[in-house]
Amino acid sequence: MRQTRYQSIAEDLRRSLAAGHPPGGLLPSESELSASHGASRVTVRRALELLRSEGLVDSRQGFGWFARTDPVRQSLGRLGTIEAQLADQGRRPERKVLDHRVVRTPPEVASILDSERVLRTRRLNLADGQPFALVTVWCPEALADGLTREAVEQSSFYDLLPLDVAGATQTIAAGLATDDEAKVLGVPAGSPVLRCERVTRAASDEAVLLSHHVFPAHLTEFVVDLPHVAPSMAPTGLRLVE
Amino acid sequence: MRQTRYQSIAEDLRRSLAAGHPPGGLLPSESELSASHGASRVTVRRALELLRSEGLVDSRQGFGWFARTDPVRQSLGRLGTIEAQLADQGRRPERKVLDHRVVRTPPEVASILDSERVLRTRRLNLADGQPFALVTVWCPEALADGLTREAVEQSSFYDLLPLDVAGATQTIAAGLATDDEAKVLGVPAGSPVLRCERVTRAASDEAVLLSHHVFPAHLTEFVVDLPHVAPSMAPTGLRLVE
DNA sequence: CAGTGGTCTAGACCACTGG
DNA sequence: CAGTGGTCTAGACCACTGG
Repeated sequence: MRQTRYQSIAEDLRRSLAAGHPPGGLLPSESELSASHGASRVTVRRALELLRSEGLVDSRQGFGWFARTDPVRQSLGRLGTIEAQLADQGRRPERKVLDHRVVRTPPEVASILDSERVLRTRRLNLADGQPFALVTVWCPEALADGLTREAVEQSSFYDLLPLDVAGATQTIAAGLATDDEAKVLGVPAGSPVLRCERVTRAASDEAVLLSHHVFPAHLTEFVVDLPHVAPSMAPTGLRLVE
Repeated sequence: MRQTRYQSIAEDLRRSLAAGHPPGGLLPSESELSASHGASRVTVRRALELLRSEGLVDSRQGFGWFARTDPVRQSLGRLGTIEAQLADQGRRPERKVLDHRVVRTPPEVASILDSERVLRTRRLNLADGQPFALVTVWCPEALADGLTREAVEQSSFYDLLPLDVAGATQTIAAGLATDDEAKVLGVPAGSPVLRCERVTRAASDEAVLLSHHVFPAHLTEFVVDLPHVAPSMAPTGLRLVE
């Protein structure tokens, strides 16, 4: 997709922010940005709104736009991928494939992925050699062409799929490690774990991946940012099951 | 805050969508909406973009805007509050206040709420008499004026606070129920639980509430929607702790 | 092809901040 | 007060969908 005017202005501003240009300080006014970028004020605003949605800047009417330094937002938008977090801590990420084969689609997977046969990969994620996640991924056979055992050990599924992934829905629950899970994760059997089920969609909204993730509770937590919240007796996103 | 043009158009459209007017079908074109609402196309678009961000509608270039019926999004945007879910199931929500008093701010709370003294409320949430959440809420004394024991048993904190809440950040982890928690929740001691810590912010971005929530694992799960995902070896929002 | 949404412009009025 | 962001208008051109 061709870059639009407001996207390239947003990129310019992102770079200038990353360079620490106004460290927690004011940005040029919309009129000035409009003049300096040779774009209308509306287009400049659109770029700024984009950066606001990314948590990079914020504004106050009658005052101006300023760079965000708020640690609260920092944790989520800036949280980034696990790889980025590990890199920040100087730790080494590693993937170990435990199983990798095409199988007939099990019924519980068939309700989500539209394919008779699926590639099923079981993989262990480690940080400095310590396992922190046991992952099972199901992928429709039609999309599994480049997904060799070596490829999925090196790269993420998202990078290997022959299409762009758009969004995902993940369910987060608590449970106890099974004997099998405990063994590969190196924790006592019956330890508490976080369980995540994720459905990944393509731009067409079709489900292209299903994955299950098991995390030792003492090593992991999820962080969710909610730009808007509604009055309720329980946190946003909670669902009662059964 | 006065209602803006695009907000009132969005409300009109929301009502018309709720009435099932175009059931999964096309909305009038932007030009038609512009004419029928007596607003410029830009303003109509702004209303539509708002609804899109709420997951109610979507668009395809050259085709039009249409109501979303996608079950995937259904689960999250449509998930709504716990109260709405319980009402859908014909179950009765109930709050029971276990403790309610002003205390000196504990250090771990002081790092988040800027107040010397805080109102601390311990509350049990039930569905048809069955407990599904044990909640502790801390609120700065300056904001606790209308928060009587009776009020917090009837209403949510968000409805009682003398200001508008903007967003929140929640952390989701797994653990085991303590003896005390197990007793009030009516589960065996050492059962797996979900633990949620939530920091609620006002429009000014100031933290106005801190809350801890404990949920029996067999009754509850969290659902998170991610409109965009990045390639990674672990799900979005996961953080390694310690 | 006519009609749609996606982007963009040059203007306008307003409420609000700070001095 | 002059300057700021928030909202809104009436136009324009384009890429795209469907028939």
